Amino acid sequence: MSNRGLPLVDAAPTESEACCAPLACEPLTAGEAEELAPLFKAIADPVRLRLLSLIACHDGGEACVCDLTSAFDLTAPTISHHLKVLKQAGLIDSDRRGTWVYYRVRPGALTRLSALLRPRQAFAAVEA
Amino acid sequence: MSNRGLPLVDAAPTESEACCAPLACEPLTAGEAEELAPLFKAIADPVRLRLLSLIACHDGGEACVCDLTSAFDLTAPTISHHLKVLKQAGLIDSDRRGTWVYYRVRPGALTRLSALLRPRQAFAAVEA
DNA sequence: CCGCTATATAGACACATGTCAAATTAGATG
DNA sequence: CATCTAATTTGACATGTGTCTATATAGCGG
Repeated sequence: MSNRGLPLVDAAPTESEACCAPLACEPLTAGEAEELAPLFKAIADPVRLRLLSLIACHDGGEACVCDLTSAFDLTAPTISHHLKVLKQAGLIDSDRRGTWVYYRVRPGALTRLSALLRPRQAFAAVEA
Repeated sequence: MSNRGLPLVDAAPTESEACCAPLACEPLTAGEAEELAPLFKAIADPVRLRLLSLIACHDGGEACVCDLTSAFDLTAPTISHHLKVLKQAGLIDSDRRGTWVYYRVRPGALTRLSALLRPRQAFAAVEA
C-alpha cells in the first residue's frame, strides 16, 4: 500500500459519479484508481466478504451485530473492526436501536463496483 | 490478513463455479469467501486497477509491459510485481513474443466478480 | 560470443493490517 | 445509582504488502 494516509472518512464515497463505464471501456485515471481501490480493499478480506453477504441476505436487509459475531470464530472487537472498515468505505450503514446496532448494505456502492467490473459488451448482450 | 499462506498458484481460479449467485442472494460460506477474497485483494490497489484497465482497453486486448511501465512513475520491477500479483490471481495472462511480453485480461474472472457484486434484483430488472 | 534492451527475481525496509486482551461507552433494568 | 449486556475503542504484536536497488534471465543484433 502506498504511504498516502487514508483520508477516507465516514461519509460515503461520492455516489454521484457512480455511473462510470466499465474498467474495460477506457483506462482509469490515477485519481479514479486511488478512489476506487479502497472500496475493493474493504471487500478484499474473507471475513468482510462474509459480513457483507450476511448483512445483504438477512431478513429485512439488516442484521444485528450479535447475529454477525456469532457466525465467526472471532472476538467481538475483531468483528467490530471489520464492520468499521466496511462502513468507512461507504459499503454499509449502521443504526442503533436500543442496545443493539443494526447494519445494512448501501446498495449504490455494490452496484457501482459491479458495473465497473462488467466486461465491455455485457450491456449490448443483455439488451439484445 | 490471516496467516494462512497463499496456495494461490499460477493456475486460474476455478472458473467452473463462475456462475455464482450474487453476494446478496445467499450468505457466502467461509470457504467461498476464502477463495474470493484473494481476487478482490488483487484488484484492491490503485496501480493494479489501472494496469487491469490499461490492459483491458488496449488495442487487440493486450498490452506490452513497456507500454504499461511508461504509464506510471514507478520502477519496472514494481510494475512487474503488480503484474505477477494479477496473474497469480488468475485475472490476466501473459505471452512472450520475442523480447516483449504481452498481457491480456482473462475475461471470465472479471465477469465472475461483477456478477458476485450485482444486487439481487438486477437480473429481473434488466430482463423485464 | 558480446553487448544491448526488455522483464523478472531477490532481498531489504518502511508501513499497513488482522487479531486479541483490556478498558470504555451506551442503553436497559432493577 | 448499581449492574448487566451489547458494542466499540485502545494498544500491542505478528504478519502482509508496496516500493526500491541490485542482480539475473531472455532474446535480439552485431
